[in-house]
Amino acid sequence: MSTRQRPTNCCQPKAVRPLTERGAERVGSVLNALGDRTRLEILRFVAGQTGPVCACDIVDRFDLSQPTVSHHMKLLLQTGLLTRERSGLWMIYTLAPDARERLDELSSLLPEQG
Amino acid sequence: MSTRQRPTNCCQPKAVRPLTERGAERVGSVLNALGDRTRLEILRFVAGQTGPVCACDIVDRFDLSQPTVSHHMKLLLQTGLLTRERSGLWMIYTLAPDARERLDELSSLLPEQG
DNA sequence: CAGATACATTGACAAGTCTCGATATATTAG
DNA sequence: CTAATATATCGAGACTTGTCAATGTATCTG
Repeated sequence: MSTRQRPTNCCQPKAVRPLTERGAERVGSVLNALGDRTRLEILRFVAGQTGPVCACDIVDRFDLSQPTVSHHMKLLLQTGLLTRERSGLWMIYTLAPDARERLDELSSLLPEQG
Repeated sequence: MSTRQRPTNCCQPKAVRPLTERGAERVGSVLNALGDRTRLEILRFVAGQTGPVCACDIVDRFDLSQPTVSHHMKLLLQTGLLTRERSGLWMIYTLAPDARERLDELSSLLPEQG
């Protein structure tokens, strides 16, 4: 038996079900992707357009090398927040249909009660 | 003038107002804090209790050293998602009153239109 | 095919992060 | 004051990440 003291004005803690691996990965990829300021702005840029955007436009808008942009786009793709398709020489990016829902999910990260 | 080509089926991109420094920092601290799986579970643990929790309970619940827990608690405090007060020897943590609102803010990270 | 162009990948480096053991600080009990 | 306990800070090591230059790949044009 433990001899550890506990404060008296502190609730007896109950277990909280951890996120499932799938859920944690799903939500974690979004949090990590958007935790980088550059990627957040890139995603906002794509989301703010009236249509799809090519990678070249992103390289133009952001003060980053082409490989760096390519790197960020790959991560954003992997989160599922963006989709892309090739059009000739260009890669054209579109906000994923469920991207806003994915962000809404973040509101329910905390369990009930409080 | 630039000679760069652009795909024909690609909209003429318009500027998207970047986040303000304050806004980016506010939202970025949450994204970065919860982007770490351990911190996300710690926050969920605190949020799932019926009352405040001492740091010792977190050290007990998670397979981490006391200094590591202390480190994560400091970061969570800095985001404002948690508050703490001393009670004798113990530090007692509570979910910040606006923590759920802070998470709700993440839903509006993307600009309008699409 | 050869050349040009847009994007992806590789390799390297600097900077940051997570973790721990050791130690310091703060508080309480005696 | 001294001892004990809970938490914070320090310092270091392993690992990850953001970035770029160099290079590779895919596609289009002649």
